[in-house]
Amino acid sequence: MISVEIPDEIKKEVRTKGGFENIAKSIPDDTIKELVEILKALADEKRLKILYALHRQRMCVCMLAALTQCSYSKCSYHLAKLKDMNLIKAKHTGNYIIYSITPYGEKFIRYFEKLVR
Amino acid sequence: MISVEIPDEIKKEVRTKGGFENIAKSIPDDTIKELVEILKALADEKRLKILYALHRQRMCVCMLAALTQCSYSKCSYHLAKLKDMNLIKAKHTGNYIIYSITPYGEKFIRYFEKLVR
DNA sequence: ATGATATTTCAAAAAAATTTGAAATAGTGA
DNA sequence: TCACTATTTCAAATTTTTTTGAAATATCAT
Repeated sequence: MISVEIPDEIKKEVRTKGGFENIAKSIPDDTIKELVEILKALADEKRLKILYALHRQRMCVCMLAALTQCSYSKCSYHLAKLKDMNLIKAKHTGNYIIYSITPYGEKFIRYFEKLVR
Repeated sequence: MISVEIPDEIKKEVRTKGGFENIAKSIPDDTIKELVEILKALADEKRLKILYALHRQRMCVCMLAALTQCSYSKCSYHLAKLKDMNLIKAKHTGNYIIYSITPYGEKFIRYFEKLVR
């Protein structure tokens, strides 16, 4: 039982919702952990740029490195993060590895369209 | 003009889209910068927990500190980040500062509902 | 096999974000 | 005014994330 000083104004509202404990219990901790993971993968300029690029066209690493002004190794680092979260996928073709966006990745692009004016 | 070695398979696809330069130009850099800012504010367990809590009920800092197991000063730090991005707002009431979620903050909660099964 | 190209991996260095705790601020009530 | 409570601010310490560059892999062409 958590007990904190609460202003009266709010005490009432909290009571109508079954009390503080009840509100606390209703917060979806597992969902939050899951969301944080995916949001962290997305919350980076290079990575979003890669995601947007792959939304337009599948590409090999050399293209993405050129596009983002990254070294190969830096690019790999970011690609791995996106891939780990299933936002993009890789396919070996001869000497190249061709990356493309996943349906899950596309889903985020669609959300983003709705967020920005 | 960026020139990179591109596998043939992809060279064709790129041509039908007006060339690599053209694809590069189509990437919305400003949108990406904006998105990264807001995603960074959201990509944290404590901050998401605060956002979810305020989605259920407006609260003063002492409640949020209890809920998130944060010291006041840590809590303030995270509240400031959310407030800076207009996800939550504050209202002084006597000794207390009562935080509540903004419509913009609610918008994200709604998106999140659609993301997790 | 050998050499060349494309890419990843790894460990160390650098940069960015978070945490800590003490001090500052601001409102309340006596 | 004084003491008290709620909260924020600040600088230093810690932790996490990103960057760097060298070395490792893997495929291809010879």
